[in-house]
Amino acid sequence: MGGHSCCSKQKVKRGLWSPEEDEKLIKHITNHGHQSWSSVPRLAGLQRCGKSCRLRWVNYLRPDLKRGSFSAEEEQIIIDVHRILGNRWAQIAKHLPGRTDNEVKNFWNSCVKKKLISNGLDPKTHNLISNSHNNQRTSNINKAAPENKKSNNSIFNNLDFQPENSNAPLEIFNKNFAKLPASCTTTFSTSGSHDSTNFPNGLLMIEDTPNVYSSSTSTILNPASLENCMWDFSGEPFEGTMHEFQQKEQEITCATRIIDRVNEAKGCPETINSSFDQSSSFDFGILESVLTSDLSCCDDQSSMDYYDQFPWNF
DNA sequence: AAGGTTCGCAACCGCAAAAGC
DNA sequence: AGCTTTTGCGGTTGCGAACCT
Repeated sequence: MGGHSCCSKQKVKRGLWSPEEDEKLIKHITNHGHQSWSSVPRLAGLQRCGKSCRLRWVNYLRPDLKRGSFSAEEEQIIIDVHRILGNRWAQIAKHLPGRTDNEVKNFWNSCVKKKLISNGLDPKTHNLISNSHNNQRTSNINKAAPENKKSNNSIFNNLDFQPENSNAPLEIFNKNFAKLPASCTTTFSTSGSHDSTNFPNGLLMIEDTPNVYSSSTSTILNPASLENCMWDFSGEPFEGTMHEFQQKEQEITCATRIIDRVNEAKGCPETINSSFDQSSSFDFGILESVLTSDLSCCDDQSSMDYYDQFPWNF
């Protein structure tokens, strides 16, 4: 028992790889590639199963891997993306060039998780642990009376939102934020390219670069249709439908009134400033990292209509 | 110094999706 | 269309190193 299901007939070596085995694998793959992992062990002269070879290559031998400890920037990206995606390590790793899903997962389990816990945050939801009852309340709201949502299905109309972790007056947020499903992420660029004095600390400026992070993050989600809409995530189909997202009841995130902000930012940044200046105690950085999306579809009235068609399920 | 405990990481396992036939 | 094989993923385990008592 305990053998690999993929190679039960062969006698295969297990456990740590020796330098000789590594060398054989590297040599074989650099010379011939890996058309089929199941045939790699035989062709490379290794007493391993294909799965083991693949894992060794992907997680350790690939030349484009970045070894060494994670930088603070990388850590922040992991936290931010995890907040949106949960334990989708492979997806998270795509935001970190040179890192593998296994590496990210190990780093999370050994380091980040503990940090979050020690900061009083639930590593699953990223919410304050003491606020978990509020989350429950929010979940119940989402479950309740779905038929009411149709009559009020604009993301900008929902005012039943209380931001986590904030000392700011509630009305500020009622005025400026709407709830979005965690899956409905929208890309903002940071305020780096702008005169940041016009914006509260951490406030996002919706702009040309559709990346939250200057590096590789690219997101977004365009629902293909209202029913069973599949979402496009980082250029690849996201694994769920809108309905599934709703069922998941992941962390509810908040967003600026996207279209209003875009329009205001284009013409009149002071409007933004004045509407946020009372809320300086709110951690806008949370928003910055959570909200990601391609706003190219949001720069006119038609895109406003576009968003308003969504079956927002608040 | 020795034994026990914790930590970090590489590797394994089982499952599901995708691909091939 | 249905079965088999392959691939990819997330959870978990096992082991060596570091740390603690």
